[in-house]
Amino acid sequence: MDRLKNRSDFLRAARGIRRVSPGLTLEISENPTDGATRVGFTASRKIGNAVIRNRAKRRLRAAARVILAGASRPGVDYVLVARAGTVTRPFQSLAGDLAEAVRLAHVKLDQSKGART
RNA sequence: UCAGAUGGCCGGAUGGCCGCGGGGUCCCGCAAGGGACGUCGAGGAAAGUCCGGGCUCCAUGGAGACACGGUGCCGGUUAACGGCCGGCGGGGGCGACCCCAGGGACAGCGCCACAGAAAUGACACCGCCAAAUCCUCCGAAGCCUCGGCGUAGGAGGACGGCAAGGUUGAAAUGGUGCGGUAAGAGCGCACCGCGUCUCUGGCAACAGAGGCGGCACGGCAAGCCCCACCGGGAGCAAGACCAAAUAGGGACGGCAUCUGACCUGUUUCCGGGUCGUCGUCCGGGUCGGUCGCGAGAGGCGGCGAGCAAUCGCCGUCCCAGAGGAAUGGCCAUCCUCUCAGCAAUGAGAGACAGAACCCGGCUUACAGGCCAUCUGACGCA
RNA sequence: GCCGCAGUAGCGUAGUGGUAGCGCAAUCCCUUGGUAAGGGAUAGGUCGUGAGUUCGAUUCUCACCUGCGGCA
Repeated sequence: MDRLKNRSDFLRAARGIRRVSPGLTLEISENPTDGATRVGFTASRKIGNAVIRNRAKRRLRAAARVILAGASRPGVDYVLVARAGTVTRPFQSLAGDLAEAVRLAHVKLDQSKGART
């Protein structure tokens, strides 16, 4: 699974579908690659200092490794944005937040595609 | 035992499962790449960017001057420093000890609000004062035209002497005491302070002693300034190398040169070249890649020199290094703290904070703890 | 990585070594039948924080905090 690095990729995901849960904010969008699944992680200065931001990204990475391995779709970018609760939330709840957000986002992605066609 | 002072150190520990980044070895593969094993993988401040260096590029003939910026008791230490160590002076504390931008105010300029007589040329206000002189008034004696005049004397004032006392203020022209005087005054004397000279101790800052002066010299330089010393600029996105696509440049060769344009052989004829196009190659340079990039003013231990900062020698170790960026997630046991509880125990929490070229300092943030030395008080012997 | 600027009343801003003003806003009064406008009066300031220099600091010096900006 590739990692998102460019600013333009993050901006495209931010314009896509967004689900907010206590542990994180999930943004997804279809990417122009042929079938690659990509993940990006973001933590803004609003979360805290550098230690807090790094820790939040690590927990999101750990959760993504557990959840996204079985639930992701090809050709979709997933951006996981850290929130204030990302660091303090128990890991099982954080993983549950991610799984639920991915499921709901997929549903909405299908609806928007169905409405377009 | 309690209360303190100083210096140094630590910055939770161990294990299991699943993962991440960089080297290494081996295996598979033509290669790209993939796999296995093993190893290393955040800090005392990695932070702020306040100083100093290394390194790299740019500039520069040498030296100096000016400007600007910085530093500022003395000595030492260092690659260097505005750091550190030791000492001196001043201030604080019963003490251990702590704090100080701590050169120059006769080089010059400037400022000192309000108050106060006066804030650096001021001898001026209130005030104090003997004699002499002058003026006004009173006036024994005396004179007289009985209204007055007027000596001695008295009162007041002027001139003069003085700066002790007074109030204000952050700061007031040395302080205290004795003598002295009309009143006073360093006017004289003693002690203290100040200035200056000599001697002694010290590398020096400075300290001590003695003599002299007779007080003259207010404060502010983190106001301008003067003096001494230091400083070329930029920063790893520095810089070096490799090097796509596209556009444009150059060289060589092939084709075309019908009509044209320009250059050229003096002109015409006849030629040559360029403008066209294709191929190969070259150079610059962008995206990108590689290096710079960690064996160092290095860590640890020992011995030695030095009061110390620090230095020398010997032994030993190799100790993060990247791509927008790895060092994590979960669990268990122990440790520390908080809360509840008589207790067993239960619940919760684990400070400040994340390398990005490197190093020496400074500053700032920080739960909790450890060690050493010293001081004061109390108690016991 | 390097380098600047700013912080003053609720808001926007002056200011300078000697107890900080101005405009808008706020409160009260007048004016009007009533409102607005207008007029008058009043209150409101740790001068970002902490040290230092000075008799005295919003001002000068140092350290820190916050915000904004510039260059590569």
